[in-house]
Amino acid sequence: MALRFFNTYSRKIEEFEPRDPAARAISIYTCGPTVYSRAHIGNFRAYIFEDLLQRHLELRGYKVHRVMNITDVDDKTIRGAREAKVPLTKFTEQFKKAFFQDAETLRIKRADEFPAATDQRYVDRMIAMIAELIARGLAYQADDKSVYFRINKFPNYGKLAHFDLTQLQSTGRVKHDEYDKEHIGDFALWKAWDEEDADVKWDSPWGPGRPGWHIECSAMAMTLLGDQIDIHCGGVDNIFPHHEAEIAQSEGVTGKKFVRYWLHCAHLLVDSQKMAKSLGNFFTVPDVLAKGYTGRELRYALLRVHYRVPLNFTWEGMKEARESLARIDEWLTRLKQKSQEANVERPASNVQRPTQKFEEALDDDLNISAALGVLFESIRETNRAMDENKLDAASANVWLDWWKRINTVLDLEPETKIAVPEEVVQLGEQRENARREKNWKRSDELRDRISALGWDVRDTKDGQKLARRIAE
RNA sequence: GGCGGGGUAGCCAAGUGGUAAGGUCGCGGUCUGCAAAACCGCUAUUCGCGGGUUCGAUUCCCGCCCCCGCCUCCA
Repeated sequence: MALRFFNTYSRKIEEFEPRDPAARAISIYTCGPTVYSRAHIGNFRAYIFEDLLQRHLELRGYKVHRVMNITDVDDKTIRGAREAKVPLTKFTEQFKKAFFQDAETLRIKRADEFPAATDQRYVDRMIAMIAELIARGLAYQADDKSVYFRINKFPNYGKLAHFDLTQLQSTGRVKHDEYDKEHIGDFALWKAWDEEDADVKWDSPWGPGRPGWHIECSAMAMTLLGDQIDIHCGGVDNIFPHHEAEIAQSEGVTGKKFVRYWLHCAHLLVDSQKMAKSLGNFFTVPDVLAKGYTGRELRYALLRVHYRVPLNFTWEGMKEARESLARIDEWLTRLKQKSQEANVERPASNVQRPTQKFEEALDDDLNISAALGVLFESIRETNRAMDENKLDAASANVWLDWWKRINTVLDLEPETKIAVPEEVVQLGEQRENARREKNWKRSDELRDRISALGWDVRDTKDGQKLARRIAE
């Protein structure tokens, strides 16, 4: 079966056909963070979904060119800078840094480019686009000096979100004056400067001001990826108005279809409610690390549920992620040991060889749950074979190669082993001696002492094994 | 009100017109001095509710209920 994705635009699963199938090159634009505070793990769920998308496409032999924007100017960043009494760039810098740090913790592959909205290169492009939209009658400057997109002149407006514009209802979330606009749904392309903006302003043919949120994505996407891009992603809350507006602006300028496939990630929930800064029910990556979990464990927890299904974040879920990973780790350790054994007495293994089922599951709209099911079935099967001594070194290597392949998508390889401290090593040696003498009392005492140092002892038929215990 | 997503075991979660993957937890067993890990076995006659189509529906159709999201600057 071919690669297929659920396209928000059509609301259907569609077979994936890039613009340029021969070149195997794919352009992806992903909406990045607004750097007014530290991104929360709900934000990162979307980025992990995009990471999975990119990695799977690459596994399938596509060459991905991905852009992720950084929104470093908007109402919130300006307000934050003003309240912190620092220049805007200084204010946003800390959150950009934190974002990259957290992304690295979660093993999210870096995009090829991270354009910033304040880059003059893109501001110029935005201004050029707005001018073009005005020339085409798709935009106008209102009495408040801001420039708005005229949605009534763009018949497809509302098509992505499947909204009937005549039915648009205000939820009261927008408190700004709207009487300057021709239509309540017209959105700002250029926001005229006002006192609260202080020194945050750019010159434009319409006077000083700053870009509207939506236009920056259109400008950056088109500058870096061209007029037409293959895939555009974001959270479901970006569908309207943000992505709807992007379509209007971009297609309004070029007259060409802007995006072939729109993919949107469902929300991360807390207590069955959307995780959001405004609700105060959010956790950041450092919050989760402070609870003793690793980035890898959080990555797994956020990755394991299909991207279109809302995912409820719980500490129980984190625990489950930890246990599941421990199972993978144990399996890898065993396989590696087995692969190093001299390949002698074992006849050809009759254990099943790895299949293509893992990547086939991902071909189906990134069905990660099914893919992980394949992984765990394989684990059970090979474990059983090893127990029964039916897996030879060569087969173990075949399975390790398979893991290496699927791990280019999962990126869940255990952290590199931490050296066992000398104190623990010595206690371990003493314990082995005690065990040889069948002095179980002393052996158990030593195990307790090792445990107190944060290490677990495991007696296998190949002798004692030490493993660092994960913090509870 | 409009438009979406979802409701499958204690919890998380795949899936299909032919009789329920996987993870986690719990219980029993093998192994072990004991434990841990690993492995084996058990744990949904049932897939929100009510109808319909069908030889057969959790899967298709109709109606209803519940949860979540979007409806102008939130991933």
